Amino acid sequence: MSARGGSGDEERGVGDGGDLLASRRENLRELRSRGVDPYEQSFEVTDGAGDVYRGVDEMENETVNVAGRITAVRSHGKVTFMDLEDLTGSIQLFVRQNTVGEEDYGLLDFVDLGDVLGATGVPFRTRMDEPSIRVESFRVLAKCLRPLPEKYHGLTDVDLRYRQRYVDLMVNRESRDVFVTRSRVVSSMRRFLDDRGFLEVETPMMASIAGGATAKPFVTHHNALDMKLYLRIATELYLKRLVVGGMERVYEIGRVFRNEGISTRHNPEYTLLELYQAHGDYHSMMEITEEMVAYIAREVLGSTEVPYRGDTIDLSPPWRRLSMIDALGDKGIDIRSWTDDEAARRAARDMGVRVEPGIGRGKVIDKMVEHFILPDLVQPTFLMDHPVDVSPLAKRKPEDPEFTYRFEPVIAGMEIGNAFSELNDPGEQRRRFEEQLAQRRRGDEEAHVMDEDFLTALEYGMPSTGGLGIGVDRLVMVLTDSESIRDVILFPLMRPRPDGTDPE
RNA sequence: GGGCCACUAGCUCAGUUGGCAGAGCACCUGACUUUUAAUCAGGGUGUCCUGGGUUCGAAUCCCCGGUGGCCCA
Repeated sequence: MSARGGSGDEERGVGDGGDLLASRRENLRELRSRGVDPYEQSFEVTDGAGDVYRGVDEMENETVNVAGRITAVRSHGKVTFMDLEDLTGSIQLFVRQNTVGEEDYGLLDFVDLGDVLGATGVPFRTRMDEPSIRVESFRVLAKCLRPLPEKYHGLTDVDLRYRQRYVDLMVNRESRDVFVTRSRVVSSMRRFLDDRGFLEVETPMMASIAGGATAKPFVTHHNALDMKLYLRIATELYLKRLVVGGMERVYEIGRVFRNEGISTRHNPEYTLLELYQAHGDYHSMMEITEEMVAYIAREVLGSTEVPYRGDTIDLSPPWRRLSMIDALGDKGIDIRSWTDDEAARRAARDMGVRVEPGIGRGKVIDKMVEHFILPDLVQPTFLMDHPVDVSPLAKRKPEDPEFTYRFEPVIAGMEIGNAFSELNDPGEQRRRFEEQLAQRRRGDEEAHVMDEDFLTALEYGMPSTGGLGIGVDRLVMVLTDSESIRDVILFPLMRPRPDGTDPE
């Protein structure tokens, strides 16, 4: 009886195979009826499958224990070849009836593709020179009750790959490699910062004010305090409080949450590195950015030249410095000729850039850069000197007070971060917040909110400080040649399945 | 939010002009003691995304809806 035609309460997903499920359950029963526990307590692993594969010629007199998933079976009657795969790689198992005995050999009839096996044996090379293990005994460590995706093409349906990441990881080695790389990138990032005297800290994820960025927050509720709370959109304002408190070099790597649309470059929750360095400025942040990214690339990938979607990106410092005004000027756009907000909006519309009515000159400049400049910046570039009205937390340039000491590192046309010389004048910070509130009243839901406690902190005196944020997901995209942010997030946000049978 | 595209077996995909639902892998039965996308002989396992409509007849044409992708905003 098929699962679909049967009780109807089977979860849908990869491996919902009707009779394929029944056959695997039957094999489970057969194993149990022969006294085999297919869910063993533990298994002592001595070597990785890939390590045995690579070291086979030095291990020919050893007995090894390997454990992993069976990805292929080639049965030849009284001898059977199987491929066993773990995180280190894969190795061929050579099982002969004469060696393991008739009874155990018979158990192979009830071993399915995808089962987790533990095998004990001696490494050797077959006649075809294939590194293998001559199996002396094996145990079923976990039964796989669902059929695996096809061995050659793997699982390519992106929807299923994201929803059932465990299957994706099982059958698509490239996917596994991406997440191994991601893990190494983050630990390399920590190493780089720790070596430079930065302290890693943790600040609230939930607070009554979501500040530090212009974005819409998620809202939640604390029952005992009967209090509205927001999920953080940045760590900035807390980290700067710590600088005020004398923690001169701090960083946090953590999730932030922005209640926005989803795209190949946006996931509602993503991982952000923010760091603050007292007595620094945006120049020192540029240096730390290019050095850190190059360090990570060298450490994790062994090179500062990385392929990305057909281009080769050279991450070695120094990166190009490009001011927004110059960038637009190179395209024949003279922002100095825009005498007021209306002139700016008109100029944008004349060039085919749609801008909402009422937005200011600074936002228009931001939009124009995004539209005309960003896509062309494949090689690492610091796009710098943003308009003050889109940079409420950055210090003004004294010689050009409509602009700020701010930059965004851009790679492959993507903003991978945001940094500035932090505004530390509490009076001006208050005026900036008030301007943001005015924008909010005009309908901009993303405008910054007032944070009185942060202003109080600044009144105690914050030294000049350089601050930097790096979108870890986007950096990982660049370092793994990934086209979509969802390819570097293990469990990206998905709509629930309409029929309520989401396999998660 | 708008436009375009996709959704068919467990997986990867064909399916012509509207005329009996297909292939490879997986799976099942059998053979095989050095194979490796093993091979050989046999077997099709299906809510053609859901629901309507047109039609003698719909995977195919039309409409509502769902999920995903790409582009634009």
